[in-house]
Amino acid sequence: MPAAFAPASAPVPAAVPVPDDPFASLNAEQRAAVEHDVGAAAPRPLLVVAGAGSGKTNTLAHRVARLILAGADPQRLLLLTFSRRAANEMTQRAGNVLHRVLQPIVGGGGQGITTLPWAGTFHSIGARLLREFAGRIGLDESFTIHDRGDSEDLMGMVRHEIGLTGTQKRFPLKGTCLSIYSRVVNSRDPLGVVLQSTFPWCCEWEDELKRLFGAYVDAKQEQNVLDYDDLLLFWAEMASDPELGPEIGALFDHVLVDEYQDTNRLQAAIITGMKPDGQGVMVVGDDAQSIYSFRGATVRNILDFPGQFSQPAELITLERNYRSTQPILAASNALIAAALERHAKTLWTDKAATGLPQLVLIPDEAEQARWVCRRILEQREAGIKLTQQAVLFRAASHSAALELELMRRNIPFVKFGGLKFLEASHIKDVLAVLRFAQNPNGRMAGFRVLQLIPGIGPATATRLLDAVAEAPEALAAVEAFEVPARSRGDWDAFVTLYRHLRTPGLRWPADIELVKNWYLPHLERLHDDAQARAADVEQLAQLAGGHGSRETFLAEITLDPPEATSDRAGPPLLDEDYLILSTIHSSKGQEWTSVHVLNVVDGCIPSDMSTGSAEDIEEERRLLYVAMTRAKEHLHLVVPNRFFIKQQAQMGDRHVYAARTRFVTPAMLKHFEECVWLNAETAQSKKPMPESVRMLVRDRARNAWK
DNA sequence: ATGAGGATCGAAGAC
DNA sequence: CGATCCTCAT
Repeated sequence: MPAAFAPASAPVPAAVPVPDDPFASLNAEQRAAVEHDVGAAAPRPLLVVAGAGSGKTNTLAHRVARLILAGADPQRLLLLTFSRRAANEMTQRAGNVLHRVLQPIVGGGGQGITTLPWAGTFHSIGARLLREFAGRIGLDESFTIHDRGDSEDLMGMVRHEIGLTGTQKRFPLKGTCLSIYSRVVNSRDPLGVVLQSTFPWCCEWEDELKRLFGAYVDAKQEQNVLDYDDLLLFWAEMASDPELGPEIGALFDHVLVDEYQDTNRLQAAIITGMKPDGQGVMVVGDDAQSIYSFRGATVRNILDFPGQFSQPAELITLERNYRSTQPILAASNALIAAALERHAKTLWTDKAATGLPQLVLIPDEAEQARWVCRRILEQREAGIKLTQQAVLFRAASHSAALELELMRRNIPFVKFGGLKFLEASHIKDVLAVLRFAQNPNGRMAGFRVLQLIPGIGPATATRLLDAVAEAPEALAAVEAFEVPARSRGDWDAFVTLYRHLRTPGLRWPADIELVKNWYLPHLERLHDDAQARAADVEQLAQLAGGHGSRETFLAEITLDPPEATSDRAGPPLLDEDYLILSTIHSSKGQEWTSVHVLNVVDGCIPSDMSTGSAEDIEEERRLLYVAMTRAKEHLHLVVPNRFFIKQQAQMGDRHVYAARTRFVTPAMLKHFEECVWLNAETAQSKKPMPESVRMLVRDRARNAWK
């Protein structure tokens, strides 16, 4: 069957009828990437530098399809993407391409969509591999995975246990400790270097931190839990092992990595460990869109990729943009041209030019919210659906004023980024019960669950967990445990639940119903807003049905949590039209007809928290670039002149006069249409403005852009 | 075991 | 400024 498909570089033989050749839509560079060493016994490593909107996902999907057509085994394709959403999209698109190609030949098609069992995020694939190889590396396969919150709590507990809480000068908080630890693991830099470069105010604690991290690692191992970083770390360790490494590498004929610019050194080590010669490795990314250095991602990965392997990698650059109009691209290109180091490329398009992107000067944030709402409604009147419009911002909190205004005007919206499902305490409670049943040695889960029972506090919980750790079977230890008299009734109810959960048998997702019924009374007792929270618990129970077992449910809910809780302004009805609000980080890979970017001022972009080093500033520039390149037709950068600063003690004043972001230099202004907006009332009135106001407008217009 | 009061650190982005 | 963590009183 694969023989029917001549490489696209050669003309398709006339004898083979391909009515709808899906590869025909590719441009020359995309095609080169798709066809690169297809069918070769030893495909060379390939780096595709794909500019924003250049059809990156599409190209990857076509390559996957092409490889399968050429006889590659889908079970032996490793496809690593940045987010779960990207993974799903990739699988689906590749499936579509395959379907379209196969249909004319197989006739009628209809056979099951080819599944790609090894498509997912680094973390989720890591979890799967570790589960499979657990026995080989001395890991109990019933391990549970700590999310960020659990990890912080464990760090906090260990921090306390080894006596770092009573220090004269206060020791860094548990969250900070975990960030430092995580950074060390992901960047593979020594602790001293990380402290010096990223946490300079913690330098004095280097020795104590070292001790803390050692104890933290011990605690995780004793409890049979892994944190996010372990999923990568253990995988990297396996990959670099002389015996296991080749074995794991041999599981896959092709390794394809999306968003490579956002991988860190640990992830790069995984790739080179599995495929030291780079055979079958293809990575796709855009160094200009690297925005995750806070997670240890380094743009060096993509810049250095060509020389990583025992053979040089081929480099293909995709510069043709299919998303934005030329004026939007011109502005974006000008912005990124000032970046210090990059794979040079200039995006182009043959899309018809429309107006220039707008740079809108606004008096203050309140006015910004009003103006944005107005523009959005105008655009909707003009036929652009709300779902085709997005408002992007640097930090989740920046949209607060806008959210109020949207609610006041009854404009439906969905916000991405910000508060997370897993951070809600009632969700944590329910998951903790399941985790404690899955892995009784996981003390954080047990600790949380036990304290839900009235009359049981930290001391009693600790005694029980110690007993569980000593006992050969957790259930027996729980049943035999003596609790204070006042806890008796609640305790018995818990023991009954725990007995059910620890009894072997396939009862998923029925288990979660038991947990729910046990938990709801506690929820009532503990929270005033029990109703909204109960709805979240219900949603969790619904999600459970989509998973095959308690184990996979727990792993996947931790690695791929739902976006929002229902007590927030959650997703409106699905068929409704709604506006998209998103952090710039969460907007990655998305596109909209119209994009508004809020607070394009120094202090927000770049954030005044990241003005430390040149690298930080460069990343902020790329962040703005990512935001701008999301727009297909209309782009508005909004610059509030007066910017209210919360949380600023020493400055007596409540606001600062912010300057337009330094990234939009005077020389770049020619790429924008500059607008000045005083306030909604004056602008709406038909009367001519008094001379004094007009002067003010002109002065502002002149001065603000200097 | 629980809750109130007080000192201090840190502040965004997210698998 | 506010979340967090510690201490101390109930």
